[in-house]
Amino acid sequence: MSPTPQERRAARHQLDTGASAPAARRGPSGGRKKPITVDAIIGTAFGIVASEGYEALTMRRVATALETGPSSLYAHVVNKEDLDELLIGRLCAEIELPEPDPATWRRQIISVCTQLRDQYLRFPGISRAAFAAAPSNLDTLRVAEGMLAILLAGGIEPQAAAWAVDSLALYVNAYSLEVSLADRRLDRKDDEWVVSRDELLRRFAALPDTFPRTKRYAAELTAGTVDDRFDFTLGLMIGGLPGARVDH
Amino acid sequence: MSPTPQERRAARHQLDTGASAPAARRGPSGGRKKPITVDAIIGTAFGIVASEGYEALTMRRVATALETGPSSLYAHVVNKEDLDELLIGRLCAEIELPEPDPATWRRQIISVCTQLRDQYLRFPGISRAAFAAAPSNLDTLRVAEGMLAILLAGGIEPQAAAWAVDSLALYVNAYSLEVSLADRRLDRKDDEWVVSRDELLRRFAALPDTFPRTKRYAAELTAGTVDDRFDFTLGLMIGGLPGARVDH
DNA sequence: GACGGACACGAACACTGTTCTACAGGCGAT
DNA sequence: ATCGCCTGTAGAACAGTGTTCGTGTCCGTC
Repeated sequence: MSPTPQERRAARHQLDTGASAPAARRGPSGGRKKPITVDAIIGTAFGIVASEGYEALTMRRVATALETGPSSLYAHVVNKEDLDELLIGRLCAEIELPEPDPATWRRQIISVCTQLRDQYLRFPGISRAAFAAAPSNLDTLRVAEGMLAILLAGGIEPQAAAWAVDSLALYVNAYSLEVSLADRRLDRKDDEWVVSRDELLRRFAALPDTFPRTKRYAAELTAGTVDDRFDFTLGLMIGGLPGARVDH
Repeated sequence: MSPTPQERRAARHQLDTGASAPAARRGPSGGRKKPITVDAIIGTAFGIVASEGYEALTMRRVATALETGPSSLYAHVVNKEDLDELLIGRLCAEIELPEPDPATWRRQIISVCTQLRDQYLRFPGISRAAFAAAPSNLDTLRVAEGMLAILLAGGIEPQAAAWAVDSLALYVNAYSLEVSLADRRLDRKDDEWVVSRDELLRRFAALPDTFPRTKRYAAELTAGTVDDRFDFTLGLMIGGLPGARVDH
């Protein structure tokens, strides 16, 4: 049989929940034009998140987009949490992992992080789901393995490399979530609430004298694009790793 | 008059929304034992989060704890989002900011970050609210000012210091959220789903050969307490800052 | 042809944040 | 003292949410 959603999830986490007797897959119900599949669910879910943000991702929303009721989804997906995990998994599967090269390892690790960031930002707010994803998911584990390989090729000490993978992934998640939330705030037409750079500078200037450095360095605090800050922080975390080889 | 919740929020963000004529505070309705105040709301909200986690923080939950209906809260609080911001503000207000000392600036900045982490972890999941908090909140700005002051005292170049404050705060938030979520997963009695260190090691060992480094360095990947990883990452971010003075 | 199993689905439950409406009571002005 | 206002307190309701139950309906196999 086609495995139950629970079994699918267990497989994703490399858990064998006793032998499940597989049987022949039945054909789809004849009445429907398209049968509901996990892939179809994931696909429409991505569509919703891409166009309306993660907050709009609802079981009912997915169901009606598939022209059915909410309960129909639970035959293919354990949970909303499970759906989230599937999305993160699919997203991680898109990441290209380069063959570790000791000469260009810095560029390589930055490339992976940037890919992750771009994927997260393409689906605003989805990084919130990435936080909840268990570390045993095979797709996320694949990315972690790839990052670990690059760092090790760069000569980083194993312990530092292992922890750095975690830290980098966590930071990329957090960065993407923050940017997504900030963008969302901009969209909602709380017009006098939006914070453009000029507005922020003006507000910093208006602060009381209890904030001397913030006022003094308002330019620095608001300088740079969000991408600049991303690169800066990545450089910080990568630069300090013990054992790093120099690259050309 | 006592300002409307909207005005309170605006004041928190240093926004003057036109002159609001203050008037005498009316006494509370006689029938009630304790009148509902913003402080009372914040207090019970913290109590709920501390004992049951951020997910349990509900308008109705707060209201019933105050022996009233949900709508009564909206006279003191604009939103749930607003309540979240109030919690984060109160939490940041508890942070002790040392007088910047060029000799011990590293210890100082780590101390501030650790205080933040401990506050976040005392109220599991609340760091999720910290992500959404606008950067113009006065309480969070106070902490940022304090951190900036310490970094500048350490000789860090202003641009790097400004960006580093953001990065550090973001990482502390993310770290706290991740730990909170992991703890919550442990609590829910998905018994065969929990991931102790031994279980994680066993699962890494069972991975297919597509994950050679993960299997080889499973010990390193699972090594150390969560606090060890926190200190490690902070060290990474602080160590790489340009212009840093050496301390004894 | 009849059985069984997998799938789809409508209805319902227990929640959530938020708003509308009415109601109480103390203050200021008449 | 009496009137009205205005603030703070609530009850009820609305539009959502995730999830489950029971029923139906079709397919492939016996």
